Amino acid sequence: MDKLTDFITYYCELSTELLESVQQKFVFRTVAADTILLKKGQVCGELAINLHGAFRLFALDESGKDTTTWLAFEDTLVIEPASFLTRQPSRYYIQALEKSEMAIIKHEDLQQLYTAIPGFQAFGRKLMEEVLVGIMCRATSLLLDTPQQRYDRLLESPMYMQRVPLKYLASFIGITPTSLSRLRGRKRL
Amino acid sequence: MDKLTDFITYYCELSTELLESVQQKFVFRTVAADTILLKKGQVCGELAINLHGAFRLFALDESGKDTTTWLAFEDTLVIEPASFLTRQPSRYYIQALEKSEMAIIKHEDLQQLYTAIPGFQAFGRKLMEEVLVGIMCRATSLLLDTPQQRYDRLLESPMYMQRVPLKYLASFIGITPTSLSRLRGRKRL
DNA sequence: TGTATTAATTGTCTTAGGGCAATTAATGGA
DNA sequence: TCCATTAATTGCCCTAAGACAATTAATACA
Repeated sequence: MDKLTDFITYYCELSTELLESVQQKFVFRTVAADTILLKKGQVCGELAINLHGAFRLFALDESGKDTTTWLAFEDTLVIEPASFLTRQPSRYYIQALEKSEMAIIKHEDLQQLYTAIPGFQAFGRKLMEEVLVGIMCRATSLLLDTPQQRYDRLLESPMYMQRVPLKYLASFIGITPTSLSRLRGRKRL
Repeated sequence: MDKLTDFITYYCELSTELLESVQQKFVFRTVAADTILLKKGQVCGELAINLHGAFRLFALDESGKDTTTWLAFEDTLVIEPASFLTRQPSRYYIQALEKSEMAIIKHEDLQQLYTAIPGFQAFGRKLMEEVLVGIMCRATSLLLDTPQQRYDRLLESPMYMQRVPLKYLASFIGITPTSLSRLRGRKRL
């Protein structure tokens, strides 16, 4: 059926009625490329499911240095997990890289659903498990792999190369655009 | 009451009966310092709660280079999340750094409890949320902070300095023991 | 308590990646 | 389609961290 239903039922089985009451709490939103969804200092109060599009999380330090910390394509979450889960101001920004469409649920509505429908917690649990595995993989890659190896990994997923400017990919793998350019040059020889 | 009860009830409220049936699935285990709990290639089939002690996750590459990817002190989980959650062979080892005590539940028992007691999923969900925030914080630190800043962070938690050899802390913050020693020397001037 | 072993430090040299600036290529509006 | 703007590449020099080896300190246990 629709993408949201697929997404929810992928993570938990619910009766038609219950599924209905879950869906009612979601709203849909389309955003243009470059839209900033969350600013540093704001609390991430919504969980967004990326139905179509691409987003990045990024940090801006005092000197203006921009570092992409996460990339989110369709069928994954668009949130700042630390802020959403701890209710603390975000240290990062969230920005759409393309015209994108999301299904959004408020933090309090999500908590209410967890309380009202204990079985719906499977949704949150499995979702968090998936995000956790992804971030764990990223953290160890930053520790164990060379920039070269991390770039090679990006090459394996055309998604990254086709949809994300190199300047964002550079900081995503922990190097400067200049160094990424040289890496690419070395490879071309 | 006992530590395990505290740990479980911190994450979810259950009736005395249900709590009892959850506790029955846990077994306790005491291990000596240096005990290897999980080897590379094995599937992490148990979730362990560290009741007392310290553990590290580490990777060993072909050349024998040892990299500590995670440190777990009391009242946190001792698992290789990627292996436990995806049922894939672990790429890492788990080792006790001290004589330690754990409460352990098998993966299948945990899944069974989730099914039998939907409300118990709050336990898994919140636990995963906490682990997620911790790992996220670590991943961004590796991306945004200098080795110096990461070392300064360790200094703020005496736990690390007092209970973990410098050679493990070095790789944990992404540098060699030699570089860590120089960092420390610079600081002492 | 002495000794073997491992951990930590220090010295010297090398190198990967960063900083800055200049150039070229690509992109997106009027 | 042209032009302003931004992205990507390239050149030059510099620095932080790594590699390797030697030395000193700490530990562990017989």
